[in-house]
Amino acid sequence: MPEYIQIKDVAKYASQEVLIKGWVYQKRSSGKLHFLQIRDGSADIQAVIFKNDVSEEVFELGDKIALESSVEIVGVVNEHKRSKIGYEISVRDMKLISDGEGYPITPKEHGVAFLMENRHLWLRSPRQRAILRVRNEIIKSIRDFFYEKGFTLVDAPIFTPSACEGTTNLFETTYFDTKAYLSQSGQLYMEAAAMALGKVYCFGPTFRAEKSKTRRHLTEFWMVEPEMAFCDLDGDMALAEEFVEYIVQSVVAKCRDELEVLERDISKLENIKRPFPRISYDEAIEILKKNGHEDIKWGDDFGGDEETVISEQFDRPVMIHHYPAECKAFYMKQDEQNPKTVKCVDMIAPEGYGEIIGGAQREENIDILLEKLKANNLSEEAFEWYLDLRRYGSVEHAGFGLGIERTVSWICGLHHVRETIPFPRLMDRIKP
RNA sequence: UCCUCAGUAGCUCAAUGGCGGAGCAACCGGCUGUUAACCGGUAGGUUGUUGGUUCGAGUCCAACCUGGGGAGCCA
Repeated sequence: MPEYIQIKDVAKYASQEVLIKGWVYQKRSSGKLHFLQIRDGSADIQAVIFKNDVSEEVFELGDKIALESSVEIVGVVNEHKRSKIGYEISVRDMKLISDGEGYPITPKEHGVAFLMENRHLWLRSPRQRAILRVRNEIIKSIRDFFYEKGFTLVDAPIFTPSACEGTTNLFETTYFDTKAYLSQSGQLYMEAAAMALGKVYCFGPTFRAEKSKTRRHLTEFWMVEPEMAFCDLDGDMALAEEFVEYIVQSVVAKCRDELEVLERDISKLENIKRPFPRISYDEAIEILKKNGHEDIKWGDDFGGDEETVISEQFDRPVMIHHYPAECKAFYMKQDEQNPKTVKCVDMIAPEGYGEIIGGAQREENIDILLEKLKANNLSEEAFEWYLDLRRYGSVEHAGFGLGIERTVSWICGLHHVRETIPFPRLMDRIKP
């Protein structure tokens, strides 16, 4: 039996006989020869079956085989100029492992609803595989970045006793004889961890029971949340832009083939270099007034339309800082110069992809924090442990959260975040 | 939750209120270099559900179900 190899390694076996195992994802026939496109997960290659090279049974199998059947192929690796991988395989023997008869997804067009019903199979298509590979690279670059910067990964809990921010709707679940909620953010726990380890981050799933039906929303999504002790808003913004530059440039360097499959304009990604523009909320309001949003007034939060108008003024992500306090969460630090604003920052991705980062310097003054809790109708009791962080050695600290799916969506140039996660959870969809 | 659009063959879509069709997939046949291959043939239907208007409803009306797009909220 020849050596079992992965398709990505065929170049090392030119002119040799090898064994490959994979799935038939496309087939064409021309009388006395069949062309089977084979996928093994590592790469794709064309297998060619000449009638005279194989037994009658194998040639018959090549003719009848259904798409997405799994097979073992023994053949010789030959150069082939028209092939993307540079080689094709001349089949000597082929064995059916399992029949793919009736596979519902064809190489023709399908609607979104049908593909979502068949998400477990849709993952096999080239486009979906490319997206998952980019997502993988993004996640790897995130972990590398924080590791190199001396951050410690600290996992936040998923069951929580109450809302972190007190604003969004949470998924409620039964926790023995009491209620618990699925976490909407690990941030408060990271603030505790930062007082122990200095620079920390968490990376896990988050849950929001908002009835949002837009291309930017999932009910279950992944978020990475760094938190730094002895850090102010400027330090926070500096980290955020270095972080996003690092992620984008890692993908550009490592995922060229995938970006090509996705027909992404790579030059737009190559351009994502520091420094990113920083504008205040006040400046953002001025931009909006000059660009068709004359009605906007100080104190209004920005919706998708507004974000797009602002992002269109720049060719890289833009950071908007110092929002009105009333738009933002209770824990954000009040600005000393203008107490109506807080030391926060949102990073808006270019090309209309919306907010990918929300962050802030945190309020470390316990008296102001107590007032904010009261103003937001949040119970002091539930936040006792959080207040302890201000009672014992409180320091300036800041952090942010980056949404993985929106980042994948932007970098891949997708229309909807549902394709950025293997099994999306949406308001009206929890299957498959 | 609200606004909006849609639901017809396995898939993508046609069909003026008057005999439900096409392309792809499937199946049968042809082709020694195909790249969404091509050529010929066969089969495939409770038109989302319930009710209503009408001589007659895929088509008009109502409610419901399912899904798409968007808003608010957010990452």
